[in-house]
Amino acid sequence: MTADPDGMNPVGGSPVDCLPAELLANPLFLLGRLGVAVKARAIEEFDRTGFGPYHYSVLALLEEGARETQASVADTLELDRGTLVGLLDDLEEHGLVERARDRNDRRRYVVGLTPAGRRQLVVFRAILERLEEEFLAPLDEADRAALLDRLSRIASHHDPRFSRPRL
Amino acid sequence: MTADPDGMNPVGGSPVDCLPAELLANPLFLLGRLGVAVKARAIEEFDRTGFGPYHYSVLALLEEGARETQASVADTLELDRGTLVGLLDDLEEHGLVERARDRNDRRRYVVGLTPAGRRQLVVFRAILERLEEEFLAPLDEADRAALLDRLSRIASHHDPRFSRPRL
DNA sequence: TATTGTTATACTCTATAACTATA
DNA sequence: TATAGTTATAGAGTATAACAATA
Repeated sequence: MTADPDGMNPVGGSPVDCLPAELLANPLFLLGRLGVAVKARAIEEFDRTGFGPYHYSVLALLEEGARETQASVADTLELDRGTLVGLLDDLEEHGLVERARDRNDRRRYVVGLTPAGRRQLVVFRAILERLEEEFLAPLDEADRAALLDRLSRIASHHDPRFSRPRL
Repeated sequence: MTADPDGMNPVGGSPVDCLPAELLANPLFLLGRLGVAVKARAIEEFDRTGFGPYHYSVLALLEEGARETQASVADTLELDRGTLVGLLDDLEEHGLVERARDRNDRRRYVVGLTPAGRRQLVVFRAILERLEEEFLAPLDEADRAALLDRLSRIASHHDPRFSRPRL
């Protein structure tokens, strides 16, 4: 199971089982690896609530801007409209959101948060805080702000919807 | 198609179609989003070569530490051993790597880079450089170093194999 | 019996596109 | 005809586990 059982590594060779320095020095490689890792961890954590990160993001969006139609929610979150149906079904089933027909256009549904939905949002936020503490443990507040700043600039450069509204 | 066709948004409401500020201020959310985005872009770019990012990482690993056995390559790269078989099949088929039986343990294969493999590595690196330029465009050199530093510290905190060997 | 490499299988996630009801 | 929501299908990517050869 050890990497060099017969001690035949070349003298001065790279540390056992370490990833290539070429990869470790590549910000894109780290970004990709860490990105999928956080996603996996988040799914894992949310799983115990019976929901997933997408359920949370839907609730978070609904809390900010009310009177959302399904299409706008899906587009904003870059979710497939078909996928969103399933998410809303889950949420509605647990009384966290409500769908109401739009009287002006009976094709549309107007989706809104319920009080239970707001309470669930608090639970989700607590999960995320714990997860952030775990994942960003080696970074102090200044580091986290610096990281967020760079990530935010990258994201908003490729997609204006990621621009943070100035306070 | 527009988000507010009837102009009924509350006064002072959040910008149209913008993601919730709660999400935009969350480093984990951005990390996850950007991470899957880079991965997707990388796959897309590598696709034109007939290979994928994993083929590249295998070649990069083989160039650094020679005489690798398949199990060690898979473990180091955190790849499924079954998946690695397919990757090596592809690479060997194009003459980029060679598999040779280990005489001391005939269950094992010793995998090594061929000259063609080294040349392909140059091509892959060029693709990655372009991709980094595109993806990290809004960041100057200092920003990129700062980003790499934080990502590197996070990664090595959770997995020692991500520690960069001191020069 | 345990391990290396291989192959086959199953499962998850997501993207595509057909379908309905309204407009 | 076009659009909102729904449903069903198919595909990629990945994980699980059975398998043959060797130790």
